[in-house]
Amino acid sequence: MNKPETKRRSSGRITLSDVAKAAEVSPITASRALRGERGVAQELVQRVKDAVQRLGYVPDPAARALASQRSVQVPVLVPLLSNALFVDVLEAVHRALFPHGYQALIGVTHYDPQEEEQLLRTYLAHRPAGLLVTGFDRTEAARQMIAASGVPCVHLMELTSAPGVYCVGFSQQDAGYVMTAHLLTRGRRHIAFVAAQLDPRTMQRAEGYRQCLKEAGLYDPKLELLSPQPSSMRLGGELLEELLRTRPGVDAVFFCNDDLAQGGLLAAQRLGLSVPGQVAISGFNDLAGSDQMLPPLTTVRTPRSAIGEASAGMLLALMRGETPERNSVDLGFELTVRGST
Amino acid sequence: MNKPETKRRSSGRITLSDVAKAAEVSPITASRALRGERGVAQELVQRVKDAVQRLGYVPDPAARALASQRSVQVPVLVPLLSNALFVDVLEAVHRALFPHGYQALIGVTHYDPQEEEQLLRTYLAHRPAGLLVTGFDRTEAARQMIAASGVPCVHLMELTSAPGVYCVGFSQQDAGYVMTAHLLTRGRRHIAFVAAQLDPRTMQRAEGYRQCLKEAGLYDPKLELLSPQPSSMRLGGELLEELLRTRPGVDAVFFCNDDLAQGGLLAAQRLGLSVPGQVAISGFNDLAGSDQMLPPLTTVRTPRSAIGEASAGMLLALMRGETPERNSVDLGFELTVRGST
DNA sequence: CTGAAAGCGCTTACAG
DNA sequence: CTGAAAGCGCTTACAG
Repeated sequence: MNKPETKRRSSGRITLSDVAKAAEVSPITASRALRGERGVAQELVQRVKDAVQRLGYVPDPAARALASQRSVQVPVLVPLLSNALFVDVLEAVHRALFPHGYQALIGVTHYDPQEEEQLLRTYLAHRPAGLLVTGFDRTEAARQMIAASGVPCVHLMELTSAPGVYCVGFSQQDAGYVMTAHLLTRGRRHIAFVAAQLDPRTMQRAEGYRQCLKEAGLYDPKLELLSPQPSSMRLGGELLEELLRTRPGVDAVFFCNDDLAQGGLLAAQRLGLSVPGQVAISGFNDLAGSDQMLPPLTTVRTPRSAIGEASAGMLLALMRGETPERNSVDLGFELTVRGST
Repeated sequence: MNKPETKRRSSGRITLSDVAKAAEVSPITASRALRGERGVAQELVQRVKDAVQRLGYVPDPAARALASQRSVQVPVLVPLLSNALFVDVLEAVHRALFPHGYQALIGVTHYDPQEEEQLLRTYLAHRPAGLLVTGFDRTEAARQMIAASGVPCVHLMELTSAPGVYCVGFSQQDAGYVMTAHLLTRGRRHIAFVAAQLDPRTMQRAEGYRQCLKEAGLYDPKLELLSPQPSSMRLGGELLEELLRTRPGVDAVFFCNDDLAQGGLLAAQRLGLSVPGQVAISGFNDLAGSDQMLPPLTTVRTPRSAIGEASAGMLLALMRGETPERNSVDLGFELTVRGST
């Protein structure tokens, strides 16, 4: 009969050897043919591919990872999934990586460096092919683990002047500056900055805000309302109320993101405040719904899908062993003026 | 010197053998001690654990997967990440699985059965420890692949009466019924159902809506406005306008989800329509911001975090080889009445 | 309760 | 351009 001899631990899986046998080549040649390694005769490649088709062979990623000391996994570490910003980045990363056989592994840090370090420890044990992390703010241990691992790594959302560090993003500080300057051109003189979460990128936007107002001689630290709480529409409303109560005279509010700003806009409406008549309101990121608000929200459109795509492209190059021309890619941003300012 | 003999392909990694040597036991015993397999002397377990600490040993998941024919990966297939609903489910799943050493692998199907089948093919090749999928609507090939793999699988968001099929969710149809009944108690008689995407769960809600209105003798198919487009606030506004233009006399709108309903609410405001005076508006899922709307949105609160947690718990049991008492867990839902109805 | 041997399914490094 | 041997780092199955 055709029954194979009883093996001790057979998984019943079709292996590379089966393919090799069917194609009448050695397993090594089959392996090379499959991985598209050059230097295999065209004819043999075809025979192997036919056999793969015929047998329905699927390579075993575990065996591959063990033998090659490299998996197809690419952990992507983001602070939060509840921010649509990062969801967009992830979608784009996944779309760019998947066709190349890489798997994006999503890790959520909740803006906690300790949690990020823990995730990194776990993921690095899996010998990832590459790594995508958000920003530069992490524990020293995490930094060293990444460096020691030798795993190619691209940083998301920010820029750097450090050589040999790869990143794709835009200048958060410039964006903060530009939005503030816009509010100035609208004739506003008492511009508040309202922020939550207070993560590094939010604080960079704050820096841009300060710089712009200082240049205009209008900076007043009392007009900053910073809350470490997580961002939400509800909080945006609460902060707006607090701001108006404690800082009368404010004629514009720059919210550090659209969640907050949408909540602020709705609260203004609830309070019977005219926007932008009495107070101008702006946000950041151009999230879903910002264009639907009443009035529509002025914001900064950030290139999150493009960041996901470009960072994946850069990582793909690094994983191939290439050196990208530019190590810090600036994808810019776009001031989007609508009715609220 | 202490230099180890030159090995041919050493990765420099600390292995289980190193740990075993340091603990003066055999690698097999070390392996068993680490996995908490019972039947290892307490003292040896302690020696092994000490050695692990001392050497900073981290097991190699690839080697483990290859030898045991089972990885620690748990693919979670959801339709979309841009719906906060699924993000909440994922967060909860991840939180429940990670401490047990399992890795949630996020797969996005974009409501496309072909795409889901493709993802399944890839993920199943990785010998996942378990599998979480959304609903029951998939290709026959996908269904068979799951069954043939023998990988424990739990279905999210819906319920079943089929034995041996595991799921955690709630009755989408009942929820649609309850919301419609609520609108009836508010005295509405021309209740429209407005939906987008038209995925299976949305259509189940539609069924509940129909059933309720038929029982009341008020069902009118013309009051259903169904769009296959993806859901968004913008679309909600557009659909509301179309509805009011083409179906005058409507006095309530049941949007199949909160995205749409929020957009509808803002559009109503833009059009100068009083809510709920002229038209009542309700949504589904109680997403962020629904309680901030003007007026606040009546909706159905769905237990998405609980679904994530419970499904992970059920999967954990299945992966341990246990049989959960109940194969279909109903986590219910909660009608949340606010100002818009 | 513990262990020596074999094997999981690939790829690397060496030869020719 | 092709291949036989060895090895990646674990666990399984068999013994005792």
